[in-house]
Amino acid sequence: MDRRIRKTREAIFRAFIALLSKKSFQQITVGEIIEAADIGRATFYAHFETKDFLLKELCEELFCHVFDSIAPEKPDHKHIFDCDEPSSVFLHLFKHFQKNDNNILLLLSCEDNHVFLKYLKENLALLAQNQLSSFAIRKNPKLPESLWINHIASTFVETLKWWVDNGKKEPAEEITEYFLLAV
Amino acid sequence: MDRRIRKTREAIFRAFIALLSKKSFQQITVGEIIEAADIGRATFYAHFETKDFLLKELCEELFCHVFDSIAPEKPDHKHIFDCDEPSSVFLHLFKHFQKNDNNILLLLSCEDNHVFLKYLKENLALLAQNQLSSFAIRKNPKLPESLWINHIASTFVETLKWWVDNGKKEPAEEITEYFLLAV
DNA sequence: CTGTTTCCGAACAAACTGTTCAATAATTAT
DNA sequence: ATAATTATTGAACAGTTTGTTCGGAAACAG
Repeated sequence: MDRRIRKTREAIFRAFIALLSKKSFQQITVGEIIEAADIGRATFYAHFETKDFLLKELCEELFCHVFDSIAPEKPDHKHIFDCDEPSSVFLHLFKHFQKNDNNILLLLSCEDNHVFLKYLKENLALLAQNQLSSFAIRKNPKLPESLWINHIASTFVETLKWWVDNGKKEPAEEITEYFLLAV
Repeated sequence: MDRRIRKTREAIFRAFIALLSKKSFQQITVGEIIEAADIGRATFYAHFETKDFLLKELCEELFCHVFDSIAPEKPDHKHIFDCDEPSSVFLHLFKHFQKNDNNILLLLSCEDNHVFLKYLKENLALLAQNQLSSFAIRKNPKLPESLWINHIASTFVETLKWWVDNGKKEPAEEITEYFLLAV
């Protein structure tokens, strides 16, 4: 791929993330992103249709990184699904968030986090669906399955948010335990 | 209070709610609200500093209505707290949402619901805090209390959202049961 | 009846958005 | 190496939206 495309794209993402750490998504203007990324106005719009699409693609990029690492196809993480400890998938996720690769946690607690949360919950719901048939999450025969799946995903997000907002004091193992107790 | 103030304020709220049923908060412009409410531009800004403050005040107004009805001070609902059935407070809330007074549910599933959800969760957390000392919600000695409170509030919101998004097919009693099973 | 408050609506500056265009630079293919 | 393709630039542009201002009209309170 053209090096220019890659470089401007990264510059935009980097500038965008830096701005997100200072103000909310709403307050950020395209002009500020352009200035921070040090690119031309037309260049920005050549890469992203609008500011919303930029956020969308950033989320996709970040989640690709996190959830790919637990995908069954990925050979170097396959051991998770053969592991005896049923909670390990979620523990693995918490550990990923603990490392905070690419400032992914920035998007979790900012004011306009609904796009981010949408992606996170979608991916978690898929994960929970898979886990239902394995041993990591018990089935709940008394609740409609869609409600149950949604509840697992929501509880994970809320536990994660609580952990992050309180400074990530607890080790990932303890948070995983809390999550499994709550869900 | 001046009748004029009350009338324009109500006209703005009514227009705003009507617009919210058609498009997202972001997409709604002040100009549209003014036109729908049939008032002058300066009048709008005499009442609300910005569009965001309008949403904030609308939320406050709606929650005042719902949560006042279960406040301990209110005499006509005091029976709830003397009631034998411990789940009745939450059942009462679900019934309130089932009636959908003032289109309060509109704000629950729209795209920019985070302001609404913030208020809802805050009020629910206070409620859950009170319920901890009564019989409606069990304490959970294994989880930090703030996490537990947050989990109860989140689970209520998510159960409510699931119910509404699926067309409110189940009676309020059944949803209350689901909520208490999940939490 | 009188003084106060609110409403009106047009006009205004300022900011932001998304597009266009021609010149320039970097990359790829032959 | 050269030609063809593709990306970047930056200024200029029209179109929206925002929030303010102001004088006159209307409604209210005492």
